[in-house]
Amino acid sequence: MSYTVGSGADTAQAGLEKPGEKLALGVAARLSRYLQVLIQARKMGKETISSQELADYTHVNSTQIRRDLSGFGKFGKRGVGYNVESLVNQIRKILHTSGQHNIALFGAGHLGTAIATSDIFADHGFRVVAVFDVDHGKVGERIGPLAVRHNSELRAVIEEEDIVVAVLAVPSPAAQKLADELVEAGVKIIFNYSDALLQVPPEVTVHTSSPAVDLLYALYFYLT
Amino acid sequence: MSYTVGSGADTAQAGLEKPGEKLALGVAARLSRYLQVLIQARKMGKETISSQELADYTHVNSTQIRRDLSGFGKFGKRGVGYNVESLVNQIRKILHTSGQHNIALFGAGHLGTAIATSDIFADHGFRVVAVFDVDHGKVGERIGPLAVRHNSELRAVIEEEDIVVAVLAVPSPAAQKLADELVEAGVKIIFNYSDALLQVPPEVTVHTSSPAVDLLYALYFYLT
DNA sequence: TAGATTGTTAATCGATTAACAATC
DNA sequence: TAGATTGTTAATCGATTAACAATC
Repeated sequence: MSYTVGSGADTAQAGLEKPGEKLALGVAARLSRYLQVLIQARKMGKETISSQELADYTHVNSTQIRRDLSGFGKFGKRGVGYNVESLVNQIRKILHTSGQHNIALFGAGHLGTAIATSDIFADHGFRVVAVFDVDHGKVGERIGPLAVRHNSELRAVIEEEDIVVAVLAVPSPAAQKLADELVEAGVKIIFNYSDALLQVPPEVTVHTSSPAVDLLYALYFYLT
Repeated sequence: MSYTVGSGADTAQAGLEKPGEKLALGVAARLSRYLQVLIQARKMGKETISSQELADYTHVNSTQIRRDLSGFGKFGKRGVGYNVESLVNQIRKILHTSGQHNIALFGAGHLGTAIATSDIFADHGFRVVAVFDVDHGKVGERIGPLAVRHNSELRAVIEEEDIVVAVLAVPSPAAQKLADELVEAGVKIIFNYSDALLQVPPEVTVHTSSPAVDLLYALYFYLT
């Protein structure tokens, strides 16, 4: 498994990442977490933020944060901190996620409804453009601005809307069959809220949400 | 910040972790992830599993997995793999999470209902023993086997049921005030499903769920 | 100026990986 | 036995941290 893939272009300025080169897994993960805090801080009207404040919220060491950021440019002001708005934009540029991304949501139950009506995805540039369910009784119901569609339409919608990301809020027993259909339709990233272990080809990424695992982990450090 | 805290007892056998010593953050996180896969594999009737299979599902290198496990004992059989059932028990022992843990859920909306009725927490030994809401209209409604209670009762219930973990499925603007009350009542771990940045004293751990961050991260590796 | 916080260095520690003997 | 997979070593790489000069 190779985590960093060189571009061959070895002309980067000292201290800057080589353009066209993939970030290390860890760096990309941390930048995403900084972004989450920054976006929320912006919502709360904060204009600047220090590496120490970011550290308090992300549990990443403040030196590590400054180091991660300084690899891409001098974004901060000594004695002041980082401008929230501009850091959001910088990180989005680094992560190539400045644009809007269309996502499809599967399952119009309680979880699906909660996801579709929250702004947790919207705040990060993800727009839920379609909600699907297999239950004909639910098809046609409105969830926010969207009407629930039947799974049989998934293929057409995914092609039409150029959807790369699917979010699965379906019961575990239904997840694998749905995942197969999604892979077939060209989806590349599956965000799985069920606890099913999904089998997909190597070019497709599955991320399984596992709140209980996170809790176990937090609990361990409380118990010891 | 100190991640490993020595116990002073330096009498461990070679190759085994010192008992009473905290695991490194990374090890604890990975063990939790192995556990998630193992529990799901057990559900599917799998009796043994190889480090390679675990690697496929967790995206952790198979050597790393064998190494993590062999630090605590020889759990595997060469040529065969690991017994799923016994590995579940071993990891639970290592993580000190063999018992049942009571958790309180706040917010009886779509998300709260989804959480309360799923078995994602139950499978890992967490039992939702109370659901709270501030809406008097919802108080008394049944969600699964539980009746929704009003937030004003939280203090009494938390003490009575010995609750250390609270799960927040409430709107962001309400989260901080609720967190303050929970801290006051003695809760030590807050699992936050809102996107609010919660301020808590150092002895309390906040884990904020952030699916969009995970998606951003996955998307980065798709885009590059 | 005085205080605060960045950007950067250097040193250490843990994670990652390939390789392979041991052994089921 | 033959095949598979663990347990373990050794080598490398990235993460983490303290410390501090630079500078806003």
